[in-house]
Amino acid sequence: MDDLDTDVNHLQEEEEDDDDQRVSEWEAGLPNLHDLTPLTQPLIPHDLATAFSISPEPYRTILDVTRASDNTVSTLRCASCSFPPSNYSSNNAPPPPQLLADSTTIMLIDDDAVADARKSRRLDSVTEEADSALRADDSAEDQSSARALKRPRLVWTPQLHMRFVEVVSHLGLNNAVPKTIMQMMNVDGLTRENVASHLQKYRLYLKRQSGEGTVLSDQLFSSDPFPQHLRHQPPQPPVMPIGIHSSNGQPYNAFDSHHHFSMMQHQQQQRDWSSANN
DNA sequence: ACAGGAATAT
DNA sequence: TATATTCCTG
Repeated sequence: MDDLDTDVNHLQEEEEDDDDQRVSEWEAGLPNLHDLTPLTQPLIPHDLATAFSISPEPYRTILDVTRASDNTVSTLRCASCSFPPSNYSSNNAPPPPQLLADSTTIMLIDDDAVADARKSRRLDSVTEEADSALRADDSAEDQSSARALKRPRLVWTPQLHMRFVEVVSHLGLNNAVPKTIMQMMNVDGLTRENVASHLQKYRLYLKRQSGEGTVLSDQLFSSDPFPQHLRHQPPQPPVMPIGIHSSNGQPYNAFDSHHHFSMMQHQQQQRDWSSANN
């Protein structure tokens, strides 16, 4: 009997090891963040889809992905547990019709989370359009008191910043003003103020760069009046990776660091271009 | 009134 | 520090 027991245990351990290894391999084989773009860029622009009566259903938000991922992980982790995935165990949750205030929402920093448990507005990492249905989340139990609910602080994720840089470079610094940038970025929930604030910092960064002798791309100063008709169409394919080559043969410019990066590098990158003071 | 941008606040 | 808000200007 003991023999059998140990045999079984042994076998299980082996299986677990094998699983762990396979998981590791699987994880290692996962694409990097910057290799994955489809989610943030709808294959069919919303307007077009609407015009052709294509169901907007296929749109998925980063939220959906995150939740699905969490569920998967939870399910796997709790394979032997009796608990359902944590997402649904919080309260006697009514089956979320479409979208619920999801604590797993990423890319958000809710300043008031501590003081106030209100889940209010949601901003996802990058483009998320055609989600009028999805964004019906907020008022779940919107505190009647505060009619003016605060938006959570926007976090300029690498993706968002990339989009920002793309648009700015496309417009040229002369035409790159908050409103236009905001429109061309076409990121749901992104406000002019968000962009203005970011732009201010970005300009400081550019100033510092030029002060340090870095030659900036000519494209930055080109004055392409922005096309009004593109207003509802984000610069679909990343509009132009500027700065890989500069006109005077400079091997790099200030934007090189933004062409691609992983999450791991994010903080470093942030430090690189953010601290424009001193 | 509106938008941009620097200054300032959180 | 990063982002938001205020304040002034055109």
